Amino acid sequence: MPDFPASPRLLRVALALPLPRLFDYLAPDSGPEPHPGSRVRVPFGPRERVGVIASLVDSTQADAPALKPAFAIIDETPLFAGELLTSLRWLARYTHAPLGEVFAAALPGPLRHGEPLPDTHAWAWQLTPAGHAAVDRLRAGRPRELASRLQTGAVDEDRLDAGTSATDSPDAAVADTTLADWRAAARSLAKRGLAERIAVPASQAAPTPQPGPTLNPEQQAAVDTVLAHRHGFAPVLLDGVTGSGKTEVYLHAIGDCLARGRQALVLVPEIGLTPQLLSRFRARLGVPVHALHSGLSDGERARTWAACLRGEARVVVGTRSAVFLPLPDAGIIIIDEEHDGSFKQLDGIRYHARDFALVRAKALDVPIVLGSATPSLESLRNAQAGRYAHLRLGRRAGHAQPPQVRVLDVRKRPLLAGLSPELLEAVGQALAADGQVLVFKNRRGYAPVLLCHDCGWSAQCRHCSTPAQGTPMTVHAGGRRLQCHHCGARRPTPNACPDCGGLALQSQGAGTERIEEALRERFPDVPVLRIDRGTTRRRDALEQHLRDFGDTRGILVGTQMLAKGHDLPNLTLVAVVGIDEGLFSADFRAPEKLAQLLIQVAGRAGRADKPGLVLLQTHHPEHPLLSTLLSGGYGAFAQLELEQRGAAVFPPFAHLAMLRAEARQVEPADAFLLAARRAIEQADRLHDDRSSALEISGPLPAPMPRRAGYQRSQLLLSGIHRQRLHTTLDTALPAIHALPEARKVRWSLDVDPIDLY
DNA sequence: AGCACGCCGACT
DNA sequence: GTCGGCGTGCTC
Repeated sequence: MPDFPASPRLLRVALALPLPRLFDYLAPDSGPEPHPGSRVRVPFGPRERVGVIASLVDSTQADAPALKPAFAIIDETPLFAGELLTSLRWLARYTHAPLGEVFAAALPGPLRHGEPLPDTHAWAWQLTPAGHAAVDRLRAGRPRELASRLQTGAVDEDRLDAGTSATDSPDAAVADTTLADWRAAARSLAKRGLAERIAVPASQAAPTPQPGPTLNPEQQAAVDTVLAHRHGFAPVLLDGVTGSGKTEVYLHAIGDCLARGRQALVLVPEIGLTPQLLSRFRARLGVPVHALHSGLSDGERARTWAACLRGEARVVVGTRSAVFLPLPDAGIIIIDEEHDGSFKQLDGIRYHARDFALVRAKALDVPIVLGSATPSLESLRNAQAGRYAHLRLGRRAGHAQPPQVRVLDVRKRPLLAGLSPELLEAVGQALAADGQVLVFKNRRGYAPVLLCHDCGWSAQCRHCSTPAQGTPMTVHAGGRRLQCHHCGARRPTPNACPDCGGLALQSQGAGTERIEEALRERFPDVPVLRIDRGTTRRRDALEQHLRDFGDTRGILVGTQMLAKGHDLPNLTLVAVVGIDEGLFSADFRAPEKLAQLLIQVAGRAGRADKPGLVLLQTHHPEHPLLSTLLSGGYGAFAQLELEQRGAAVFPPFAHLAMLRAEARQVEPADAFLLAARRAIEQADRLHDDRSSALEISGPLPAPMPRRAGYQRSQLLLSGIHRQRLHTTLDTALPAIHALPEARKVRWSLDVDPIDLY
């Protein structure tokens, strides 16, 4: 080999910009060694930015002539390495998002902005000498109880959180009552100079798990299956009815993972990460349990990230974004309520945390448990196709009787804020018996469809509907026009019902505010509490509201948020309104979401000694979704719905991508999507196989504007083969980026969209 | 995404 | 005569 001088190494840097390319820099000549996955500070135009090294290349591979030198490599060892780096690269390709934006989404704010990896020492409390002297003189109360706990030495905060310690009695009930709200007690002691907070090395103590209830045979079988597959990638669908004890299965699997010295990641929906859940995990597992959710400060998120990277965090329970945590010693991943829509990010990088978790579990070669009482059709299909193990928990662990479910025919009934006389009558009866009532309004946010109050007729597209499956038309132009979201057909809104001639065509039910108002008028002497996004923004506000509400008679009015959450033991009646929007939505996922919701809210009614009643108010009492759900349960419904999805070639039997555009006027949005459509068609024609060509529909208006004054349009791509969808997009996207029409709109691509409207 | 440059209206 | 509107173009 001739002895050429080594060509300088160049850094190919991913920056958090909406640009589908990387930027090359000369490596700095001092500081840490550059590695892929390390952060780097670089000059960018007139300013400085923090990027992540995507790769190191030889100068001969760089095309730009004048490269700037990077300012500095930030990390001594890379933040993204091994499996996480590989998985994030996969995610960027899969979502067709710039790698730099994916890296940015995976990092907590401080790390994204170049802050050093924070210290991850734990905190403990100990008595000061003055404190030791004063313990016996303290007044009885929380501070004194805490002080006596500290007499034998410093105690880690996470031990205090768990309510137990190595020296503690295993009686969790005692620990719970004595150490509730220890932080306030600690502050009180600190103020008087009796106790102090000290930094201690991250706890490496062996787990001190507490025993749980004995598993029933179904739970034991589920645990055995997970443990049998613990040495490699194994997806397990844990299909268990509400109250069947899925969490016990998780706890056993995690316990085993901890005993092997591995890390466990638990993903829960936004609404599922409650203090109760955390304290149960902490008490049972006997190790610190890290929580990651949107309520934490940037600093706390960065510390948890660092603790995971260093392998110090053994168990993390987190919402969607926790799927990005580094797991150098991963042992298991668990997705609780895997069907939940909050796992899908709706803006920025539009990833699905459940799906990305599956990719990570595969790359990490660890088992992954998907738990739900109402599994997504995607996961059920995977289980039926043999790709997932399918475990069922059918037995309720508790003793609550299943509620009685009745369908209320609301056709032609005079309505008060959408509530029928029969429904109001039942509310009155439940209140008279000192019970609590939940009036549940199926979520708003469906595209409005037209419905006849007299006979239940709904507007269907004449071109797209078949006898087996109708395609609803949605209401546009302030109610004056109907439009099909499949073929784009339009027609004026009829004045009278084409079926019965009635004049009671309506496009939407009443909102929760109207319902609340009507119930207050009708039942002036009982409390009426409305819970929705408007009244209950913060996570813990829900719990607080429900505590204030207590268990005396009263009415709760709400949406989605009330489907889960705090136990309401005195809830004897659940009345669901607005389900027709779900039965006749133009969104093909609406029936699935509705069925999941009905199962969930129904599970809230009744208790051991007071069986609950669930009323479903509808214009279609004979609808197959309702009858199948009532007679055969969710499993039967899901089977039927999967057949429908197959017949209509919808997911999971097809793969979708949605191109959305938004502008002040419709014209530029449509012009962009039309140009994009031509680019996509052209790219798709490069494939030889005509039979698996993409189906494209649109541009069509999105019925629900997200921002006032903005018009949204969309283009839906559908393909039988996922790979075809991706290669066509790979070819078309550079052209779409370069379209002159693109500069006049805000546009985005969503692979595997959940909400089509 | 930022942040420049750049060419046309209402103000001290 | 300037301050500033946001169109369009670039960032290794």
